[in-house]
Amino acid sequence: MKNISRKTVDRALIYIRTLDHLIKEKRYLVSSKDLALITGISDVQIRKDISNFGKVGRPRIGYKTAELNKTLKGFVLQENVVHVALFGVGHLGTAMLSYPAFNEDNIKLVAAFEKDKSKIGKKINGVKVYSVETAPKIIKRTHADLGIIAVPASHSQEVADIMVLSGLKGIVNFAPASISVPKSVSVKDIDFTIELLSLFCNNLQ
Amino acid sequence: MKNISRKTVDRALIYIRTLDHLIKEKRYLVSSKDLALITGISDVQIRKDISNFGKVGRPRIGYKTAELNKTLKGFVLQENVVHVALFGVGHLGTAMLSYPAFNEDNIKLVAAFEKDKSKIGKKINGVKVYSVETAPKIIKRTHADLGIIAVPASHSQEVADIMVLSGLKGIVNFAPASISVPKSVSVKDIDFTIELLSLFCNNLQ
DNA sequence: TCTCAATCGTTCTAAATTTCACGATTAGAC
DNA sequence: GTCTAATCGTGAAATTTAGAACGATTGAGA
Repeated sequence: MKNISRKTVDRALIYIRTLDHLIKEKRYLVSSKDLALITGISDVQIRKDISNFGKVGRPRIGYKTAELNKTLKGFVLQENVVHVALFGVGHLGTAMLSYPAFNEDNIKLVAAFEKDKSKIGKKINGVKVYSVETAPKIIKRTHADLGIIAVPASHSQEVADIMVLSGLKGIVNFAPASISVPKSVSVKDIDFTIELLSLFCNNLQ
Repeated sequence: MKNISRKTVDRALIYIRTLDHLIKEKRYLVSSKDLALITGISDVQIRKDISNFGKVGRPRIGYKTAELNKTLKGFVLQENVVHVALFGVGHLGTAMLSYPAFNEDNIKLVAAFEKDKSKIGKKINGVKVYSVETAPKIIKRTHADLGIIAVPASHSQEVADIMVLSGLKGIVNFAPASISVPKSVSVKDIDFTIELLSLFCNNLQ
């Protein structure tokens, strides 16, 4: 099997999202040019990405939406449902618990953890809120794969340590601070401030 | 002046965030190796990035935190305060309005827009909620530079069109759908589902 | 049947980015 | 004052990524 680059996988996830949408609209065929118009990714890039997963297109016709979607999902998702644990049930954490798209996709929030005792024991959108101390036990029981840090930056490292200890293999970190984790754990940082400033600095001046 | 790449600018924002933190801790000196340990970016990369902005380090010593911070900010932020308009005051939008880091940084949420009439006219965390129809007028009056899409995917294109019409030059799009905008407007997509699946696909299998 | 236009898939080229290697500089120890 | 170890800054090599060019394939229409 080919070695498929991280960027290709990331774009494949965009193609899958787009195809899901097209299929819902009863669209049966789509060309790389169509996908380029929708996604903003060049048609050449799209064809090259797709060719990593086999020859599923037909010249003059394009791709069958359902077939392409199935092929892409077969490679990148493999029917997996990703189990995710959430740390921090403040405004952002609550927004994640209420995020409607997770239900349609291959993502399941299996547990939430919080320091504030008044929130512990409650259920939000079907997800139970536990004390942070119980995280290792609960995470093993629920087979969580990934974790989300939605606590203040002042506690993000502390929470990251617990996540690593609990055996999580990937972390989405919303706290505006770098965290240190072993190489075996991968981290994706999303700092709202930096995202906005990056847009501003890179394009407006 | 040198042509500084987008990736360098993005990393510079991480250095600035880190330096802000170190300065708050009364740390006066930092080496590229120290910064590498904290941020996870290689020390060579850090030195090369910084060298874009001049020779501010001293061999054997490292960088003065305050001086380096000032230099970096001078290049990438230039004392600007970025004015941001928010579209959608649901769970995620409310989380953005309550996001504490914006106040410390160079970001000011100047207005929020919402369809739901029961929310219009209220003030959340000092930010007034307006009807979406009034966006062009309010955005011009408040001199907003960037916008945030925090509405459901079903309405994201509609909202994006209004943002473009209102003169916003950059958009952070949290809706899980691609939006089409003129080339002059830059877009940063943040799809929580894709972020999680990307972590999972790229590292766990 | 033949031609044509659209589209895929692939190879080669170019650009961007990171990593490596190493010289230059400096503070401190002796 | 000299040596040493740490650190910066930079030019070159290597890697990754995107882009361009182009042949191959296919369905439709004359």
